[in-house]
Amino acid sequence: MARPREFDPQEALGAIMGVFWRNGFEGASMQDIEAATGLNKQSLYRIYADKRAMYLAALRHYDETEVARAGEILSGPGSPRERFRRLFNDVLAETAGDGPRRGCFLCNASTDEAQLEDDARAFVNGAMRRIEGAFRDTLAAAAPYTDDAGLRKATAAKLLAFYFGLRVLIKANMPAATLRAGVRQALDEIDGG
Amino acid sequence: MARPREFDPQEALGAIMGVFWRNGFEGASMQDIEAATGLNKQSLYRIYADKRAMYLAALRHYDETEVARAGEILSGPGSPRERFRRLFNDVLAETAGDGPRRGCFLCNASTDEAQLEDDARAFVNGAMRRIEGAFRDTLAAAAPYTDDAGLRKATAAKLLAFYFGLRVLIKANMPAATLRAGVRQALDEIDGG
DNA sequence: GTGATTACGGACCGATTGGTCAATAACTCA
DNA sequence: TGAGTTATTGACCAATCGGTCCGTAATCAC
Repeated sequence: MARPREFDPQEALGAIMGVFWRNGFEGASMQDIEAATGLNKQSLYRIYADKRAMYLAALRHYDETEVARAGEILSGPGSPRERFRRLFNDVLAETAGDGPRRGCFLCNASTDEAQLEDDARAFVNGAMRRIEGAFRDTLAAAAPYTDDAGLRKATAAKLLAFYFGLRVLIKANMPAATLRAGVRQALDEIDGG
Repeated sequence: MARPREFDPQEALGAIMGVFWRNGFEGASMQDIEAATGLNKQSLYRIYADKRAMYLAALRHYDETEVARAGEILSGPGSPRERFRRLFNDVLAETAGDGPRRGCFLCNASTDEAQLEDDARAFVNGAMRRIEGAFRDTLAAAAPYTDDAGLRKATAAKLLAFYFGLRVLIKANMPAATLRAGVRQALDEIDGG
């Protein structure tokens, strides 16, 4: 029909996610987004109604990439404890380099909540519940969790809090050694290694 | 000497803390701060060099009030488990009302980090380490932690992550019942009830 | 080719940002 | 009382904010 767009929208979305992830909603200016995507404002506004739509899309993209990645790790082979070990080690990997630690976009987003419409809040809450569900499913693979829904629920909730707290501590630059010790302790408490 | 100021700076600082706690650094405008304190910009700028100085002062105030309060709860009577139960119940109390959940200012601040100078980052990190220290001291009150520094350190790190994660989940509006179950589970794993 | 359609880029918009200035009001000390 | 000092106030500033408009370039169907 007409002139085709010269950039890959998916690639641009990845860049947008990076900006919001690092800087938050208010902290990310359209200038930042233009620079990160290499695109002009106008090209962005053709795809997204406004900045909030970009943020929401970035959240969705995070869910489809990073959260999905965690889901894949958890649905892999091995005992619950081994799967959680892989997940936590994956998270701890962020402490390796010297670069800035981004933490968890969902946690960051829940901080931005005040500025966001209900859509975003609901999405963050939903994503967290999905992670909680994945935790429960992972535990269900082994005794004593298989036959004790109450224990499964409580343990999943405890691990969920630990998971997000771990990501907060990583972002806050707590020493990796301390965090590794905490992870070891949390893993030891998962039954049926 | 001269005209005395008509407001209580400490009271104003409390209001400033509330604004930054709720809205973050970028999300809080000087207009918001003027409204919350009931003061004019100029009166504020006479006390603080700029917005960042206000934010840093708010963080310090949070440390001296809210964090100190947690410290007092932990240094109270009873076994480690009982003390942590009081702390976690205190945190869970935020889920009672229908109002907006503010979460933990330190967590929120670590999200704002990108926009903040090193001072603020260092302060947040320091405050978190002080909480970690309080956790270790609390555990040290009973066996097997008294005689096992390694276990004490690992358990404190685990509980620290759980603590901050709990506050994130509260802020993200996770159901109180789920969180209470997670807390119960975490408490059960503290030895020597 | 030509016409229709779409993407791109930069100039541009009003509103709001953090921050300043100068005039006025209120106080203390002598 | 009057001199000196400080608090308060609202007007004001340049810069930046998110968002829009429009002229130009590029690509299609025909």
